[in-house]
Amino acid sequence: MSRWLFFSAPGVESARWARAFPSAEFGCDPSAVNAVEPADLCWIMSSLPGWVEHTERFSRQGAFVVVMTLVESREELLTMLRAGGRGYIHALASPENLASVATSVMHGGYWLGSALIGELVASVGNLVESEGVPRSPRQLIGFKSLTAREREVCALVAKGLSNKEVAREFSISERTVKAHLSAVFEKLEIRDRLQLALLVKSHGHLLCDKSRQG
Amino acid sequence: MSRWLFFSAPGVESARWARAFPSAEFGCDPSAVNAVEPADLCWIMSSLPGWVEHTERFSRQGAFVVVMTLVESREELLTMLRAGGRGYIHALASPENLASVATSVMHGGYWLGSALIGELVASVGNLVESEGVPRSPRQLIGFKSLTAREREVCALVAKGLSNKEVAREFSISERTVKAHLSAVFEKLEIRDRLQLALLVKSHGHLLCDKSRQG
DNA sequence: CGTAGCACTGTACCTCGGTACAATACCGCT
DNA sequence: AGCGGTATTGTACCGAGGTACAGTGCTACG
Repeated sequence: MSRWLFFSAPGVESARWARAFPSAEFGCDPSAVNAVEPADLCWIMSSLPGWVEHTERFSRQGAFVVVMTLVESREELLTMLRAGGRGYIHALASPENLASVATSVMHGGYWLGSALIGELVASVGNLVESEGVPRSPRQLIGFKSLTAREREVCALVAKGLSNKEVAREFSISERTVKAHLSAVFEKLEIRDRLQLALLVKSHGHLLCDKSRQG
Repeated sequence: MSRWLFFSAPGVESARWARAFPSAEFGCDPSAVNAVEPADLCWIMSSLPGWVEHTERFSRQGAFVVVMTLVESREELLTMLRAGGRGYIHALASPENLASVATSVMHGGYWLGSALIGELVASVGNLVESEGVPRSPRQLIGFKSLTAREREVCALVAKGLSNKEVAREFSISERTVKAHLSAVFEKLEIRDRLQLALLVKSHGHLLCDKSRQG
């Protein structure tokens, strides 16, 4: 049976959790725990210092991490997800809710409760619509044909940098940046940097594909 | 006790589900079900015609909808979420997994299993980083000060349309589009349409705020 | 009725983005 | 050595994006 480890500031809610989950363990300092076992379930308050690092560490070791918060925010949710967390829930949630979070997470799911998912979907939903970017199969294939340098340039352009700024970043001439971009536009069948940014935002993961890098 | 309703093409997996959940009801045509009760749990195969509409309808009536698919895709996941679905899972998932999905969903959570959430987070994660767009509090306040027309222009620009295209869309001159955009840039403290698009993609929900429209 | 805010338009001007044409240099492969 | 792909840079050109300055018309508000 996997362990349940709760981490929160001294006194915060831990008594309530202890009553609901007597077999769980409790602590106020994740740093004190050197290693967790795969399939362990860690509950970490986002008010603890270094919670992101601990979330990353525990996740890397194979444990499931659920982040508990007192104030839900979109930024925190995303940070949590990128650190490898699998669940995000309000610290005052009922034990019943915590139990279902645990069930989902330990079956490989994600628990992103509350209205936050709505905002998340709203943002991402926009991406799906982008009329300016038809996202033909050709474009997705084109992504794979980008060279390493072209991908680097794309990444910066998609962050809103100008040609001059990209040039400075890579210590190359603005002309070279333009050359890379022209190649990218042709491969992806788009017309300008704005459409590129939209495409990268909706298919950014393709930029990380190392299939042709080098 | 709320009902469980399974909808799939005749024969598809329903026998297996019936063994695992004897008290559930089964059908192959969601249209045949006029109304569901709040807190009912509907399982719909995405291979059924009109599954999006039925998902919307059932969600509107207060039921929880889980979409089951034979081929998981990012687009389908987003469509499902925007239709009000709360869970997305492979149709061949084990009864144990289905049970945990049900638990999460009926406690108000979302179940977005599989690696798809990874892609989703990768896309959205980019948004958080956008260095070109510092997203100061001033900018977020600025969003609220946008007029109705300015918001409309923003929405199209954020889709990748050129000034000329926006002008044609609204039957106004290109000059007027530029005027609106200049006002937007100043209010949001950004410098060009690309940064605007990034800002809208990351805070698109602010465009829908009607607080100052009119 | 005056004023303020918004939508809308025009001309002029400058910068930035993107393309065309052209060239050099490095690397790996045959 | 020759070839193909990539990275790099240059000059020139043109259109799109954005700003400055200036103006009209509408509506809501005191």
